[in-house]
Amino acid sequence: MRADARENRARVLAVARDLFAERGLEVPMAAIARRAGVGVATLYRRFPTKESLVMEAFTEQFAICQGVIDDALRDPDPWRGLCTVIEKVCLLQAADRGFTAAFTASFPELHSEVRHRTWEDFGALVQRAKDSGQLRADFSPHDLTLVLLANGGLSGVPVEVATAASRRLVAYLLESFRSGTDVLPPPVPLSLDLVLR
Amino acid sequence: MRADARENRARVLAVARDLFAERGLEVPMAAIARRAGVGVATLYRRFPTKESLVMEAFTEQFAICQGVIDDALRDPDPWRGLCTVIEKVCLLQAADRGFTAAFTASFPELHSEVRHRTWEDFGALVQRAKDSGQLRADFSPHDLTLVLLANGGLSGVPVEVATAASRRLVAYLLESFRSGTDVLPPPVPLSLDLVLR
DNA sequence: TGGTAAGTGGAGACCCCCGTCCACTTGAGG
DNA sequence: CCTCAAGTGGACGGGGGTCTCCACTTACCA
Repeated sequence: MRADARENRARVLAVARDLFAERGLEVPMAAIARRAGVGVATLYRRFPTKESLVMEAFTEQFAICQGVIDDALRDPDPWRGLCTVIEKVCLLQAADRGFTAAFTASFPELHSEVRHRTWEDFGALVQRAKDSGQLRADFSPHDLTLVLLANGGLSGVPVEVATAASRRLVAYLLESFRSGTDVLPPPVPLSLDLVLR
Repeated sequence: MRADARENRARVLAVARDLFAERGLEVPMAAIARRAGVGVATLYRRFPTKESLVMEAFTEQFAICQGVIDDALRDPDPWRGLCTVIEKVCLLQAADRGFTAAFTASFPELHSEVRHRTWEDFGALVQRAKDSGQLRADFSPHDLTLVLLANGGLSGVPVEVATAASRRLVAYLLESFRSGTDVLPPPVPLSLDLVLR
């Protein structure tokens, strides 16, 4: 690949990440191209479809999520690990308007194994937090999906506001996850496939 | 107005409510017209703009919300009143995919006074619940907006799932609203104008 | 320094959506 | 029953989105 082409590709990707974060996935391809200082054709030569651009732009974020869970599994205090996971992922989500949509958009089975592993890791984290007695026993791993969906609802207000709101929402929820004693409605099996359309 | 015209108008409105609830506001006008068994022109004759149709289709729901708050203010137990408000409004929102968007869509100042009154009433309810000692002191009325935004994030999964998920989310949150003792991040002034674009 | 394949940009094909226009149809009063 | 204003449907204009095509330009290697 020629040097200028590589540079253009990188610039397109950076611009896409910025615009997706700022305005969500519905930003037009033409806007990305214009801001990156290239034509639409250049963009489509590197990313044959909008979906592929979205995917590429967000794989980094998804990797961070996996990393966050890995870190938490290494934390000797499973409750603190769980809190950190939820806090970090929610902040990531609140700071990036496209995150939820990119995650929700049915994306190829390419990542299906990764998702599976992440899910299992999170399940292990939940079990350990329960065993340590700090997480309420009726917490379900599906409640993570619940939190992510709810937190995703904050996208749509300006990013700084969404970030602050997310912090408060998560604080409220984590309090309930730890200390709740009331009987809850049953957990909802929010399988990812359900969320991914 | 001619009899057949009145009937067509009613059928369009009913269909619009159904489709908005089921698929959200992005359902095309043509789909509503087709399902109602009329042409597009008929639809536009009665509702000059899509926004006007949305407004008309949802005023009932908004009135129900106001009614829910009125009832709560008459409840001798302010805490129970507050819980009922949040539960009912959230269920309404979860059962109707268009609700959040209709509420969020900047709608005419026509309802601005209504919104103001609703907001004041809710503030009174919050104050009474705090005075009775059942609602945590650092609860902010803006937390209602927070709840509504979060709950709105559940739209996008099928309605029955969203309903169940909403119930569980609200249960988690209400527990924190009552019994929380941890120090929270500061409340976020989620003024309606901010949410409405 | 010139040849060439890789790279590029903009016009435009195609599609979907909102809202309008107009020739045709139909309900209801005299 | 007849008239005609009210009512109706479908074609169409305008705008905005994704993606393609093609004539032109440019980086790199000999």
